[in-house]
Parts: sequence; structure tokens; C-alpha cells
Amino acid sequence: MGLSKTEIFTEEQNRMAGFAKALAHPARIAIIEHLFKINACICGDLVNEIGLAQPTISQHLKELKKIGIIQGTVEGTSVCYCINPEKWKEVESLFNTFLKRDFEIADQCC
Amino acid sequence: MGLSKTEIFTEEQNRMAGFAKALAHPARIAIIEHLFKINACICGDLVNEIGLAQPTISQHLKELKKIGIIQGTVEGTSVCYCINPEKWKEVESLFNTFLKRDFEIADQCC
DNA sequence: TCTTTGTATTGCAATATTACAATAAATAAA
DNA sequence: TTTATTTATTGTAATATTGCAATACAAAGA
Repeated sequence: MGLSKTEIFTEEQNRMAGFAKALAHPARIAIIEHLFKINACICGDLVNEIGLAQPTISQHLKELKKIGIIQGTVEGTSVCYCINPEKWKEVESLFNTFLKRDFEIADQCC
Repeated sequence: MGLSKTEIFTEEQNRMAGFAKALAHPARIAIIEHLFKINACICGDLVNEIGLAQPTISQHLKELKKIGIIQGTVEGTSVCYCINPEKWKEVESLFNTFLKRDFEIADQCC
């Protein structure tokens, strides 16, 4: 199939999986890290920074933009990208809730 | 292609992406949540809990096991699954470092 | 031993992802 | 207007993912 049965899961579960998917590629991790490091930059800078072709970077940027993690502003011929702080806080909070667990009982398996 | 150029990224970036990929499906999110809720259970319980076929659940379990997030113990005919606490703490710590960012300067884009 | 029970594996179909060459599109500069 | 410059889009090839039916496998019970 190659397509997940989203309808049998909760909204929360699908949202978590969706954000995780956006982070599930090293190029997108690298893009995010670079944007945090230098605050904002244009597409071409990311092409130089990361070693992938321009259309590939553009594609990864599109995906990050689609889920709202980054935003792009047209500046003449170039497009300036940066992190969307509100969305990032949302992602952070969602992951924090998911990741923070209690292991008092869970330490032994079966 | 369908295959990422892992060699041009750092070990950390690939690790982050790898863990994110493991969480990038609602069924695997559901499996993890259920394991945390009831501590440990057999494959069949997860098949009933989540609405997917047994081979599909088995496949998702295999992927979570491969990356080390869960562990399985054979108990007669059934296999008991639970979270691997050490690995989970590692994932939690890795994501925390990645997600926790400073927005003092980053608030305005371009 | 034969049957049942529970899980893993195999094989397959449908779809998604990754990467890039070629090209389009849009603005700036000459 | 013509020519860069920069980014997005399109098309395509290779591979990966998702899901399940069929089946294999392994241990327990009759």
C-alpha cells in the first residue's frame, strides 16, 4: 500500500507521527539546525551548506514549510527562510509530553 | 532514488533522523503509548488494541525493535514486548537537546 | 504425535520518498 | 529589453514504506 490508515488513530497520534516524519531525514535536521544557528538564510545558502542539489533542498524546504516548522519570505529573487517560533514551541511541547515518561514500574519487562 | 545520502551528514544528524523515522507512523506511536500504559504486553494484544492486521503490527514491532526502542521476550508461544528504558532515555535526551532552543533573537525572520 | 495458539516471514500491490537534470518563473541588473 | 540570478516545478528513476493474505515456524496442550 505505502499509505497509512490514519483514520484508525487519534488526532494526536497522527500529529505526532506527522511532525516526526518531517524530522525523519538528516537533510531536514541539518536545515533546521542551520536556521537556528544563523537565524535566517536564503535557499542558496542551504544548498552550499548541505551537499545536495538545489531542487532537492527546495523539496525538503517545501516539506518543512508544509507542516509549518519554517516560513519563507520572498526578497527580490531570493527567498529567506527561518523557523516559525510558534510552531516550533508547539512541536517541542508535543514531543516533550510524548517523551517524558515514568519508569518506576516499567523497569522490568514481562 | 528513495535513499538518503547519509554520508554527507553528521552521526548526530543521522541518529536524530533515524529515531524520528521510527516515530513517523501513527501505529508505532500507538504501540509505544500502549506499552507505556500497560507496561508490557504480547503482540496479539497490540493487534486487538490497534486495528491493523497481525503481520502489519509485527512489522512495526520489528522496526521499533531494530532501532532499540522496544525489546521482546519469548514466553512460550507468545512474545512479550516492552519499552527499553535506557534507549528511551537516550531518545528523550537527544530530542530534548534538539528541541530546546533560544528564541531571543530568532523571533523575526529576514 | 497431532492440533492449537501466537508470532514471524514471504510475497505482492499500491503508494511514498529521495535525488537530480531540465526547465520554468520571477525579479534584478545591465 | 536582454541578461543574469535565484528559486520552484516538472519529470523521471531508484528505492522505501505500508498493508495484508498466505504461509512457515515454534512451543504448548491434548
